[in-house]
Amino acid sequence: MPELADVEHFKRFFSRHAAGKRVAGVWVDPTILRNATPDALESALLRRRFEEPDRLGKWLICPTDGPVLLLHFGMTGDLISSQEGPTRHRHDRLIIEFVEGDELRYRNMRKLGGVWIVHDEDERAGLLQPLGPDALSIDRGEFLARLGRRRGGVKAALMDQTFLAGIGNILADEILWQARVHPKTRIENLSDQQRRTLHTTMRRVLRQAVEGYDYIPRRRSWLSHVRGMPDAACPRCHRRLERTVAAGRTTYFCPSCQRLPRSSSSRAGASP
DNA sequence: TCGCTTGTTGATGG
DNA sequence: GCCATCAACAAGCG
Repeated sequence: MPELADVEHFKRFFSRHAAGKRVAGVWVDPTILRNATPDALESALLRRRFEEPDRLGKWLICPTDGPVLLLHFGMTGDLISSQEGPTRHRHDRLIIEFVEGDELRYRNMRKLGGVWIVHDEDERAGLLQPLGPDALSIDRGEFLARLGRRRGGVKAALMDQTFLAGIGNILADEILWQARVHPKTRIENLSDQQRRTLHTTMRRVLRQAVEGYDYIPRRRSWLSHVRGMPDAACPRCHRRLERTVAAGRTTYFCPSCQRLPRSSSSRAGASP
């Protein structure tokens, strides 16, 4: 689940269910806790009050009136409140009990991602420093400037968290499909018009994706809605979607709407 | 048993 | 140094 849009939802969820509450107890699976022992996490959080959360890319930043809790959701992470789901689950890796009586659970089936606790700005910057600007808020000028400094596959760039923070495999396919750019297009072969379209489309897709919870069932005209279904057709032109590998990940695209520029398809990377 | 999965990292090779 | 690919991490599903 978790890409930028999902983590934005977690941010609102955390704000609703944890911000302003005081920690009464902590349980954590030691294998998901990346930079502390369970005892250290507990003493860092106990009696602390959570403040409003923040998000950078796919990271959820949860400050307290003391240290800051950082959550990364990997591929299968989720947040659950006891107010909505009364029973605990075997994949709950972190449970925070509040003096108010309810509890927040960080659930993660596969243990990609994890939990960090940081005590100062340096420690926090050390973890988040490598990230590029957040994909939801980057303006056109900076986007074009960064793109201008980069070569290689366009999908790899969109998903590179040091280039832009927040876009994963599904959103990258969605943005490229809506922008009508073939995922294997090399950045150096993108026209100025395509570069601007890419930014405009990314902005629109991300804004619409964060409007509510789980955009995939709501956005029926999107690629994401049919992505991965057998014999899926392009929601725009109804040609059969194709599947390939780009940037090391399974990639769906429409061979009719998303054409590879000639210079990319025939002699990509070759010398003149 | 194998292949596949919305993420990240490190090794390797061109 | 830059970029692409692949294995590993981990757990579940078909």
